[in-house]
Parts: sequence; C-alpha cells; structure tokens
Amino acid sequence: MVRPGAACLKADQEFDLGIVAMAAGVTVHNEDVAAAFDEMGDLLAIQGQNPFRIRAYRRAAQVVRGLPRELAEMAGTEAYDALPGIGVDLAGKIGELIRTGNLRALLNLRRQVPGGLRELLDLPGLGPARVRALRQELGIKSCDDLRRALTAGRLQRVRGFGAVLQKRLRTALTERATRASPERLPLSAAAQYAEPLKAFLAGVAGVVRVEIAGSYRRGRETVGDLDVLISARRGSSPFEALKSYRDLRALTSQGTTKASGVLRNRLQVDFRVVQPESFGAALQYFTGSRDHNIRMRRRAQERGFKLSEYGLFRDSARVAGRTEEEVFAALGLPWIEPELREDRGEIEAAERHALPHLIKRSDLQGDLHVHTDASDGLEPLDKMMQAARRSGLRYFAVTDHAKYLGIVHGLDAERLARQIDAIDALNAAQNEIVVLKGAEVDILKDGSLALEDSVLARLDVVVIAIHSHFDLSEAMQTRRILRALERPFVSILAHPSARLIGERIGCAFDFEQVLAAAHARRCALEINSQPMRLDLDDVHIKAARDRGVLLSIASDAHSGAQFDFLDGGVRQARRGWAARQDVINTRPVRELRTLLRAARLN
DNA sequence: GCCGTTTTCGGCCCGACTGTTTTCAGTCG
Repeated sequence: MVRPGAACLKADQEFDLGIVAMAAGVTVHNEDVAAAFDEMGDLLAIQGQNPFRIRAYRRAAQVVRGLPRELAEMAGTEAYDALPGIGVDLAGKIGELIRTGNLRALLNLRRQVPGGLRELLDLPGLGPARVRALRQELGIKSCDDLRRALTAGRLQRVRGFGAVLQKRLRTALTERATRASPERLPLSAAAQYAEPLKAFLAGVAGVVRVEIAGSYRRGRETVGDLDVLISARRGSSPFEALKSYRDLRALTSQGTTKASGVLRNRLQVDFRVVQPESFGAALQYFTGSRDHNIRMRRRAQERGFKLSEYGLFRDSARVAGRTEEEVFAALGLPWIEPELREDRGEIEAAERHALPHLIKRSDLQGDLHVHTDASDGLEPLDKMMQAARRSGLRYFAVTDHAKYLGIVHGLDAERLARQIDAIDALNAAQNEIVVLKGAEVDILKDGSLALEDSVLARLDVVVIAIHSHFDLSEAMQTRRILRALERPFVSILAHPSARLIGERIGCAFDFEQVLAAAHARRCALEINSQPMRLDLDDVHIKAARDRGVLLSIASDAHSGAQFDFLDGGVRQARRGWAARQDVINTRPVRELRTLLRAARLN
C-alpha cells in the first residue's frame, strides 16, 4: 500500500471513532494508527504523564509511519510486538485498532482532555505545562478561548505568562487564523534559498566552514526548516553579518552561539556557531534524525561516554568531535551516510559492516523516461539529445505519451512509427549518445494498455504509468496494476504511486503484490525525479530493493534543463538504501539492453 | 511504555535560549 496520508479515522473529532470507521467499512491504515498514537502522546503530555511513556507513543507513531507494509496485512500482535519500540501493550493497541477501528484508551483520554487543547500545543511557546496551566487557571480549552482571554487581559493572572509571551501568542493566533503558517517545502525549493545562504555565510570574515544539516542534509523530500552550522574564529560575528542578508526577513532570536530567523519564503532557519574541535559532533547532532541521535547517544552512554553537539566525552575529556568520522569511529561504527540516518536499521547495518554503497549521480549512464515536443515536452528530439549529452548521459530513452483520451498530443501507432524511424536515423547519424526507442503508455482503468502489443514490440523501452482513476479501491487498483504488468512488453512501472507531493496522495494498492509481480517478470520500478513526484518514496524504494526488484532513476524530463532533476532522484534512491547495482540505468547500454530483453515475456 | 553482555527494575539524549524570575521552568530542536 502506497497511500501515505489517508485519514480514515476522524482522529480529531469527539465521537466514537470505532462506530465511524466500522460504519464506513474502511480499512485501518498505518497512518490512522500513527495518528492515534500521536494523539495519545499529546493528550498524555497535556495531562502531565510520564514523559517516557509519552515518548513511547510518539516513537511508535514514527515506526508505524516508516513501515513499507500495512499493519493490517501483517500477522497480528506477535508481528507488531517484534517491531522496534513496540512492546506487548502497544502491539495490543495496534491489534485493537486494526480489528475494531477503535482504541478504548484514546476514547477514555478524550473524555478527560478536551480536544481543543491539542491545537494549543501547536502555538509557539506553548508546551504541555503551559497548556495545562491555562486550563487549570482560566478554564481555557481551545484557541478561541485563548484569544478571548488574551483580549480580556486575563492571562496576566497566570504565572509564567508575561507580556512578551502574550504578544507572541496573539501574533501566532492571528497567523493561524489567516493560514500564514509555513508548511514544509520541497527539497529542491528549499535548496534555492539554502545554497545562496550557505555561500553568503561562507564569505563572512572569520567563518571557517558552513554546513546545512538537518533534514536538508539527509535529503528528505520536504524540508520544514534549515539547520545551519557555522564554524568561526573567535571574535567573528556571523550573526551580525546575517542582518544584512537580503533573503533573511528577520532574526527572531539571537544568543552568543545560537540564533533563529525567518527567510523571505517563510522558511525557518536555525543557526549555530561551534568551535572547530566540535564541528563534527555538531554536524552529526544537527543532521539527526532525532531517532537516529537518540540511538547514538544511548550507544555512547552504554560505552561510558556522553555524546552532545560539543563532542564525545569520557568524563570531561573530549575523545572525539572534530569530524563526524571520528565520532562514529569512537563509537565503533563506520561513518553513516546522512540519507540513511533515520533509525531504519542503519546503525545495526553499520555494526555488521553491511551498509550499502549508496548510488551516486555519476553512476548513472542513462535516463529511461524522457519526453519531447512530440507529446507534452517542450523541446524537439535533437535538442533533448544535446541536453542529455551535456548532462553526461551515454543513452536515453524517448518515452513520449501514447495517445489516449485526455493526454494531448499523445502519439498514436502511426506517429510513434514515424518517431521510431527518426530515432533510427539519429542513431545512424551520430555515435556520441544512444537514443532508445520507447513510450510512456497509460494503464487504462481496467489494466489494459493504451497501445497494442504489436506496436510496443518495436520499442526498446516500454514505460507504463497511471494517469487517471487514482481513487479506485485498493483491490481494484491492485488488480489494475497487476493486469498491466502481465502485458508482454512492459519494462518499467513509472511513478508507481502517482502521488504529487503536497497535492495528491498516492493511489492505494497492495505494494507487496506489485513487488512480487514486478520481480517475477523483471520489470523495474521507477524512481521519478520530478521534484513534486519523487515517486517511489524512500520507504518503498527500500522495500523494493530488499525484495530484489530493480529500479530505474528517471528524470521524466519535459525540457533539456530537466535532466538536472536526476540529482534529486539519486538523492531519493540513496534514502532508500539503493546501491549502483540496484539501478538499471547505471548499466552500460549493451548490458541494459540485455536486462530489457529479459523483461519481455514473449 | 519500552527494553536488557551492568537486565525483569530502573533507567530512558542533551543543551541553548527565552521569559520570567531573582535562580529557573518551559520550550525547542
């Protein structure tokens, strides 16, 4: 199942979610379980419960979100219990949710804690303790209550709520009402601000080194903020220099080693200045992820060390910190690539010296999904060929859309035949790059393809994809894809989930079954590099790789400049643990042709 | 609530900054 965000349980409503879920007859998805656990964590926090118990719920939510398979398809509580961070109790709660669509513990908590209190937690400056104080002292149960109390000046009575905090809350409530709060940016969009910022800081007097850490460095598909790490000589003042930086809208807080600000695009930035002897430790720390860090610190502790952003210490003596490698080595681990640091098994793999050699952009020799102006691309074949060559590719496949209802300019059999002749002529006229003959063929609603097998037989590469009927039931969508995969000339399943980041959640289908079918017929799954697609996502790439299904990193370029998107596709592949040998377009063209022929079923 | 080559109880990552205090709790990452 690919669907990432299907909220079937109305987790923020006050009625019995079991009745709702069961009445609608819907499946309980992983995201529903994760949302229920997140809510448990929030409500327990507001109650002031044991922080470690709260963390257990949040950690469990995280683990569930990272699963490539649906919990509902797993063997039950015993299998749940085997998941990291999930013990007997939480396994039972997962089971209850899956079986009944219901969680009694959550319903009980909701009776004790008004739902509106949860939204208060999202306001900056409000954590569980202050939310609790607001409720106890003033009976505040929602953002609306808080707004009224602020207006009436009632907050002055509550200890801990001074003038500054009140002003902050007023601003936050206004922003919330006008929906001006920033959301996560696609990685590529964040890069447009992050890289110039980095270059600016690197040019400030006294600055020795600048790195952007956090989810940006881990290559997550979206970025919520930027963590900028600066190593500077004593006496230099990078924060002062920042005040003249055009893209910085405001510095919202500033200490001696730490500052925060907001960029013009509303992206939050946190700056930290560290000494060179701590830079590696700080880079490790601020790269995260949180779960990865917790594991690392625990590991340090078990070995009698203390790990912080300042270094690895035994008592008060620093034993490592200048470089990341040094810190990992002192903890008995090889350096771990940032993209892997999600606590998805990378520490265990590092211990066994079984980390993958992650793929690099320079490993790519070709691109197997490219459009020209024959369909919806912007540039003609020869221009695309020149751009592909400039991008260092040795081959690429022209995969214009096949004609079907809805896609303008799609090629019918006759135009495709003419394009095939043109490509043959182009290959005959030059030998700098090989142009492969292909098409992007729609998977129709019933799983049949938009072009006849007799036409597809002439092609080197047949890319199939879903561009319509995204909302079919999981069973129907699965049948649709499996049926398409039975067609004899299929090479690659493109952007398998059909999601658009921030716009459209992926189609629901049984990913395990699709993997099995793809594996059986040696069809590759695409990692589409378009910034809004990045489809497959990291979790499913890893699942495909673990299953031995080959991948194709493709630009889906619609113009020559878009071959640059391949960088993002490689990034995504790395997050899914992909190595060079997992990706078909790292192969020389001759070897690639062998692989493509092997996928044919005739 | 989880977890275990210091184990079935007693730990659980760690520090900066802010605002509100007169020494620190709460929040945040």
